[in-house]
Amino acid sequence: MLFLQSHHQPFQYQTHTEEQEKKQKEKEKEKEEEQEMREEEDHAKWFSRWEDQLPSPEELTPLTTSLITRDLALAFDITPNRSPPPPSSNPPPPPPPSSHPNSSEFVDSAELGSGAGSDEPARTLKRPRLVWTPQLHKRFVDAVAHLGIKNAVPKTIMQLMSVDGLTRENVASHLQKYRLYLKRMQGLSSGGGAGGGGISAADAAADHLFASAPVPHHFLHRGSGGGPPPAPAGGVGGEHFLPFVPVAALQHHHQQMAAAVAAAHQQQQFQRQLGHFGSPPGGQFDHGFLARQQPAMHRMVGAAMPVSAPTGPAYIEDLESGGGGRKVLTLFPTAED
DNA sequence: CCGTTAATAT
DNA sequence: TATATTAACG
Repeated sequence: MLFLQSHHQPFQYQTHTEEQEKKQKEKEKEKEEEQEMREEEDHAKWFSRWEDQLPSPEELTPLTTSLITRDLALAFDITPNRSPPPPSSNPPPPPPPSSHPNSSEFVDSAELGSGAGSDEPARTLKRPRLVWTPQLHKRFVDAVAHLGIKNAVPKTIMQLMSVDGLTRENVASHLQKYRLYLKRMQGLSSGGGAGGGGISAADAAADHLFASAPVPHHFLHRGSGGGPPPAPAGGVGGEHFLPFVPVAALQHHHQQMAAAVAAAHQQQQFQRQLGHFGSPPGGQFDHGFLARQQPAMHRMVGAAMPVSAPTGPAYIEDLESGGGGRKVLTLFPTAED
């Protein structure tokens, strides 16, 4: 859905055939959906007021020239995307943007200021529909995998993912679907293939998104019997143990992870600024969605920092301990699998 | 408030 | 139709 839904008035592409010169009865009041209107406005609002900036008719006449910034043009012409994440690797046709080295620096954050509450629009307004690209989903899965079913709850997952702009709701929703997917999977795989045959394959086909990411089979079932996770900590009296485990360090598996999570839980209140959507500074990420940088957790509570050098970006490389073991899950913007 | 689950919108 | 978002519930 684009910002400009051709809802009512503005421009409705009328497939008017000549013969049909339909006389439009404006008298007709189609108030089928009135309320939608205002909602629409809301939607558009958050993103930007580019509408306002629209070059006056005269200006835009010569569209041949590069009068308009590419961003703008892009917005107009292509406009297939909102802000989030266009799959960077999978789909070959990446946004054309970078044709000129010129690459103006202007971080598109220019502002929707348009006047009013420009301060922190993102916080209050509706954000664009989030699309779960395979990459994003991969991150999600990795997070869940590393968290273990126990801690795999929206908030935690979200935090671990460290994806800017991601809301708890987003994750929750996705998690919902994901769980369902897993369920189906295990159900089918064990139940016996009724019907026709292709099981996982078919499923995979159906839930293509999920299929794209390696589904750590382990947490297919598991409620509580295993008893993996008794407190690792050394006798700290109290609930939580390790204050903080640098993300860089939480490389392998659950236990440490749990600690990290616990720590995270403490200082959960991160900054949630979702700044530039249009142009990522690094250019690393296509649309700067996956960009969110690690909130430098500065002074964390506690003292003992077991491992050292937290400084780097958060990498989580994990070697699947399972049999073949040639799985390398990386949590960061590595290429992809 | 958080996590789930169901309903609704796009 | 599929998928994301929003509402309701415990």
